[in-house]
Order: sequence, then structure tokens, then C-alpha cells
Amino acid sequence: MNHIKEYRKAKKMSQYELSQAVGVARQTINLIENDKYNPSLSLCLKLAHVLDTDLNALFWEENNEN
Amino acid sequence: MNHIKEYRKAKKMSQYELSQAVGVARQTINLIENDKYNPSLSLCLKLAHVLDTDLNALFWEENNEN
DNA sequence: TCAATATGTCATATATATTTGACATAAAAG
DNA sequence: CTTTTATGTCAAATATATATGACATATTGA
Repeated sequence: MNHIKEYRKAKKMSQYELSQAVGVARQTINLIENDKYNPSLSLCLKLAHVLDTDLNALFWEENNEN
Repeated sequence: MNHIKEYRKAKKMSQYELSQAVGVARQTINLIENDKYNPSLSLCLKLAHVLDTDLNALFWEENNEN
């Protein structure tokens, strides 16, 4: 589970707007939010920047995942 | 530029040992250390756990990359 | 209640991460 | 000096992230 949806809503952005901001398709954002797949590091970095946060805030859980 | 090599050396691991610890090929570690490509988030998480650190420490630079 | 926008999902295509096997050189150990 | 281990790199194959177009339902707002 990642925290993209929370940070996106905090910025009042739609999935479409976020997708444009980071340069991917809307479906890509949707699938990532729903843990249907595994984004690349460079996309994670772009998401963190656009959402004014960092990698740990979006993707890190102290109690391990894969 | 990421900091995998530094953290790997701090743990006195070879590229091969690290690759086995996270379940990928040695070449994958080598290419990531040399910024030849763009690992998946799940691999980044595994690397952070094995190297006893977190995503920000390995991959985050305040002054943006891509 | 109706229209617009947002989200979830499917199927097909493409780009690229990752694997495997191999070889060369560098570095470390004997 | 010689042998082993570590690293960089290449080429071909495979797995999977991402794109594109489309459609259904949900949500929001007029």
C-alpha cells in the first residue's frame, strides 16, 4: 500500500491531472494507486516531487513489504 | 546518482552477494549502481531493507533529478 | 434529474527492466 | 607471480511497466 491517493487528494488533483503532471497515462496512476503494479524509480521520484513530498512518505513502511 | 554502492560497501558485500540477497541477477545490481537503468519500486524497497536503510537514503536528492 | 467529470477496468501494443551466459580486466589473496 | 574473486560490459531472450483506445459505473455539480 502506498500513499499516493492521499497526497493527490490533499493537492485536489484528479488522476488525470497527476498523470499529466508526471508525464504518464491516467491508467498508470490508477494502477499504481490500486497496487496493481510496481512503478519505476524515476516515476516514483517524479510523483514525490509533484506531490511536494519524498520517497519515504509515499512508499516506505517500517514494517516490511516486498 | 544513487548511493547503493556506498551502502553496499559499508556492509562489505559484493555485487553478487547483494544480488542474491535481493533476488536479482548480478548484472542488475551493476547496472543500477552505474545508473544504466531505472529499478522497480519493489527492488528499491528490497535493497533498502537488505542494506538496513530506507528509500530516501538510497535514492532521494533534495535537488531534483528525473 | 441531467450532464459533465472522475474512476475502475479490459485488451492489445510497445518500451524497457531483468535474466542468462559469456568474456575481459581489475583487485585481492595465496 | 599466480590464482581466485570482483567488476564492467555485450548480446539475445523474457517479463513486465507503460501507452492507447475504449467502455461502464460512480461521483459531482448545474
